[in-house]
Amino acid sequence: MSEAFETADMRLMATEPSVSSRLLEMAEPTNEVDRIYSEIFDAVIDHRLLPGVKLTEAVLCDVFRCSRGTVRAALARLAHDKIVELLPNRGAFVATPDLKETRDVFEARRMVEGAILDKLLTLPDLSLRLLPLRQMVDEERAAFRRKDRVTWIRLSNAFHVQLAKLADNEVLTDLMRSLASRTSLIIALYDVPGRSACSFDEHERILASLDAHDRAGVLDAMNHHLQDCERRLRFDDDDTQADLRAVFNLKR
Amino acid sequence: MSEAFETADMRLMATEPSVSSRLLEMAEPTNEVDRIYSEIFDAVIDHRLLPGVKLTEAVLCDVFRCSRGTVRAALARLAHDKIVELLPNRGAFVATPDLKETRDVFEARRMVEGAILDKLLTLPDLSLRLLPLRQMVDEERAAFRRKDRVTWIRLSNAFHVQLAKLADNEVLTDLMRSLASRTSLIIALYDVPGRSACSFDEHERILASLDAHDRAGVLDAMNHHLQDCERRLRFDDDDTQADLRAVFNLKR
DNA sequence: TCAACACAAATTGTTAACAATTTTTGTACT
DNA sequence: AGTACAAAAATTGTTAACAATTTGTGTTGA
Repeated sequence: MSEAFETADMRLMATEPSVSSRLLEMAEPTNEVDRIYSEIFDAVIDHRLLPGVKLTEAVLCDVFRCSRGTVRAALARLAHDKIVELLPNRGAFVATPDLKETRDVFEARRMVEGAILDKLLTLPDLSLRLLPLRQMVDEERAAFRRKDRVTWIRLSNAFHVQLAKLADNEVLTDLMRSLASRTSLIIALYDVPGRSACSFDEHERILASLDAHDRAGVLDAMNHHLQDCERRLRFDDDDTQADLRAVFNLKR
Repeated sequence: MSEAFETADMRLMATEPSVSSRLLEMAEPTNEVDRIYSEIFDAVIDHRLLPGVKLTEAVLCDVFRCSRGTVRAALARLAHDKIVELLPNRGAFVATPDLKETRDVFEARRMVEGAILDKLLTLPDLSLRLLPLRQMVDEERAAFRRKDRVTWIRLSNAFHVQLAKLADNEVLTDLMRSLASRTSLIIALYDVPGRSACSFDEHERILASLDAHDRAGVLDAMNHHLQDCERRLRFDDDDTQADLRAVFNLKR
């Protein structure tokens, strides 16, 4: 479904040689397949690869200088965390989450991030541990001001993952990573680019309430942040077919 | 680590031709690789394949009548959800979660399952939807009485997954599946087989409190259930090397 | 008796080639 | 014109073979 997107030039994935792009991903890229996996993963959550784009194996082989077996394994893993869709005999596409999935992801985030905040409030030296997070928010704001959209998106996601990391629970961290990446896909699909209500302010409020040990305040801030994010989305049209028609001013 | 386990005869994985074994797994086994994946997955959480067992590619090819590429992809996915460990140039082993991972998994379960129960309490027609769960608990008890350990373990896990399914959120369901499978591995490693304190009673109490809309009661029942489960574990020795010595009555 | 070394067997990592399927293109027919 | 059918191109699914690494075994020497 939705092959309306053109098979974008994937050469751009090789750009941006992962300077600080290693904020949101997993362990060490020890294997070849891990490298490919991370590379594609980052490209998707950074919105350098948009939902619906076809990921042809041969092209990926060419881009990453590896054999098809390698990209195949990487694609399988990406499919397993719902970042790409794998259609039998048809190939791999960047996933296009629908309305139901969006609801599920955001509901899960409210549950999980609420629980995480609850635990953080019990931690000693919380203020101290919050410092790197504050710096991260500053970088967010800076990236937004200089209109560095990719960095901004990346940091917005990383904020939540770093927050989860403070809870010192690898299961929750991995989960948050997964939820953040899926959220990024959702935003790429349904967010109206005009009014992106500066998430860094909301992030800052979360940190402030957290620092003040204001339980009700933190939970409220997080819930509002997530609800705002979800409310910004627009699910107007059926699918991307409509976009194509709109481009050429055709009646439906 | 822990090659102390013998390379168990994996032929037994082909037995038990998945009659009702499809309780805990995912979508349709459309692909060949999905089939292998599910087969190994089920074998591990059913304790037919124990932690530490080496999963040699060639043997798996022989068992499942497929090529190495297929089992390779399946193993990669299993590694991705921490069911097997993939050591470079050494091969695949059934994972052996450690103490830290155990703590993380159980903590995550308390958080997530608590949130799930909270949502279930808001659902209409809750009593009606609970009926299949009651039946499942009955089957649990029956399996326990007739000493059908595999079915009992399977149903114990399936109970929690089915509970998550009631929340009508695929993200949470997948998460619960993952947590349950990892818990099964943990139990295989550290649970003392003697005193398995009949989880079906605790499951029943959860259902009863849920049916009565007793919020505090449900949360308490679930927390106790999980805590009991975690407390039953014994992390005496360093690793399985010790087991080997114990078997042959050797001083350390 | 034990350690170090070298060789052989087994296993994994990688690549290439072939078969099966789908998608596209071209042509004929109504 | 537009539809239906057929061949061709492109892409995926699968298998086999080769290279690299590790593991096990046996020998030598102190």
